[in-house]
Formats: sequence, structure tokens, C-alpha cells
Amino acid sequence: MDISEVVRRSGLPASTLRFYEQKGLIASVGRRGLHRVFAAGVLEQLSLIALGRAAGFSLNEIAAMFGADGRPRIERQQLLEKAGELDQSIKQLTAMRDGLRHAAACSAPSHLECPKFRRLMGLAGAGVIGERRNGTSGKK
Amino acid sequence: MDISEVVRRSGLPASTLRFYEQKGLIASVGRRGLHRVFAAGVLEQLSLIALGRAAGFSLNEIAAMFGADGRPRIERQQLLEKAGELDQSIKQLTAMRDGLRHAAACSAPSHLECPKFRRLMGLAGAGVIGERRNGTSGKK
DNA sequence: TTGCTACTTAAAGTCGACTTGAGGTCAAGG
DNA sequence: CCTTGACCTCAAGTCGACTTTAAGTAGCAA
Repeated sequence: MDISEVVRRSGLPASTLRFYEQKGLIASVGRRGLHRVFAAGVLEQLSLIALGRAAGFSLNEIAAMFGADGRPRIERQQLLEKAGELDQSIKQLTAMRDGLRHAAACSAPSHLECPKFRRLMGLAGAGVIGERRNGTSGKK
Repeated sequence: MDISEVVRRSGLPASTLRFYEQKGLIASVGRRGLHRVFAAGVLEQLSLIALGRAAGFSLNEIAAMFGADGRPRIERQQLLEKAGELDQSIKQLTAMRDGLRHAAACSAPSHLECPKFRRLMGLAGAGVIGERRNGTSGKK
């Protein structure tokens, strides 16, 4: 497969594929002239990378899970840890979601007058409700 | 209050407070010499900002919710939208968490052989499991 | 008056994950 | 033979939320 086919079948832009290769996340099997040639297995690797990213692993973490060869050697321990982290996130997000819903429904003239809202503010201020740099929010 | 007291009572570094002021998120009531003087209300504003951040709002979004004065004018509609987004995130994270737990427990020799794991990979690859640039993951 | 120290500014740096841009190469089609 | 266009490389740019750094100043104590 040449890069355009990988682009087509993975949905990722070529720049990302080159970037991933440079980071050691994927590898081309060689060149035909200048052009990279990829094995079919790269698609599976890309899925795995997408999965890891979605689970909250950084590219570096993911790189560490693959041998340079591409065979994944993911420690079960690590998966459980991530699962635990996700659990934490889920709890925080759930609290936040409920708080927002309440605030939206609350009859207090300003959210500042609502005791639940104030409690939420306190929690967030104290860092109890984790720092999320970037949610699933809309772009722009 | 001078900046050091706000630092002490909010837990935020002075650089962050100056940065927030520059972004128009908070305001000092004036200067004593060079030094900024803050009203007590700034602490409440900072809590509100922390809450917004925790809920997944960007600083720009938060800035748009406050008048330059500091009174929040948060639309209930917007809160509900965010709550909906959080709900989406929660569902995705939950699926991911369960998948990870399964993979950790799964008896297949490699995760790649596990059908559930592969299904998860497919979903992530297809972007069904949202993009999270940054979770609540550990630092470093 | 001198000097400490907490504060000030503006500008630049950081981090992660990419994207963009400039300039170069090469195989194929007209 | 020449152009086109898909690919290449390397460097720099982007975005968000800050932090860091360098250089300056003002209030207060001795």
C-alpha cells in the first residue's frame, strides 16, 4: 500500500502518518523510489493507536507499549490503571453534569444564589473536580 | 487584598492571576503604587472559573459568560448543552473503561486476538469513541 | 539614605499532537 | 522532452493555558 491508500482506508491525513512514523509508532516496510510502502498491518496498528488515544494514553505511552516491531505488549496492569483513572474521570464528570443540570433547572435568580451551585464551585476551586484541559467539547 | 493574599486564599500562582486579569476574566479594583489590589469577590470569581474549567469550558467561553464586571450571566441553555456533552463523554469513557477491564481480564494470548478488544479498536478507529486530547491522566 | 523584597511589565518559552509551508524528486502521460 | 502531480524532507507554525525570564520599581525597615 502506498500512503494514499492508507490515508483512504484509515481516514488519517498523510501528515499524521508521517508524523507517527517519525515518532516510531508505525513503520513503512520500505520505499518504492521516494515513496513509502506500508504493509496491511499498519491499519491495525493505527486502530490500536486510536484506541489508546481514546483511552487517554499519550503518544509516548503508546509508543512504549509497542515494540519497535509493532507487536503490542500491553501490560494488563497498565490497562487496569487506566480503567481506574477513567473511573475517576467518569465520577467527576457525572457530578459536574448533574450540577450543571441542576443549575439550569434551579429557580434561584442567579446561579450564585443556588446552594448546590455554590457547593460545586467550592469543589472545583479546591481541585476536587479534576482538571480537564480538554474535553470532548466542540471546536473553534 | 494584595495579590499574595489572593494567591494564598485561592491556591493559584500569581502568574495565573495576572494572566486571568489580562484575559479579562478577573479585575483588580485598583493599584496601591504598582501593586494590584483585589476585592474579596475575586475569590468567588476564581471559584466560578475553576468550576467552568472543570466542566470543560475554555477560558474564552468563560470570559464570554461574565460581563467585564464579573457578574455571571450564564445561559441555562448553555449549561444544558455542556451537560449533554458531558453525558456523551461519560458514555464513551464508560465504554472504554469496560473495554479496558475486559482486555485486562481476557484470556486471549494477545489482546489482538480478543474479539471485544478488536471491536473496541474498530470503534476508536472510526472515531466513534470521541477524541480526547487530554484526560485526567497522570502528569510527567 | 540605603537596601531588601515583593511586586511590576513585556516577551518569550513550554507541552502535546499535529499541520503547514517551502522547496525538492521522480515516474508517467501527452 | 516536458509538464504534472503525487510524494518527499525539514523547519516552523498553531492552539490553549499557562510559566518563566529579564529587567525595572516602589513601599517599608534600619
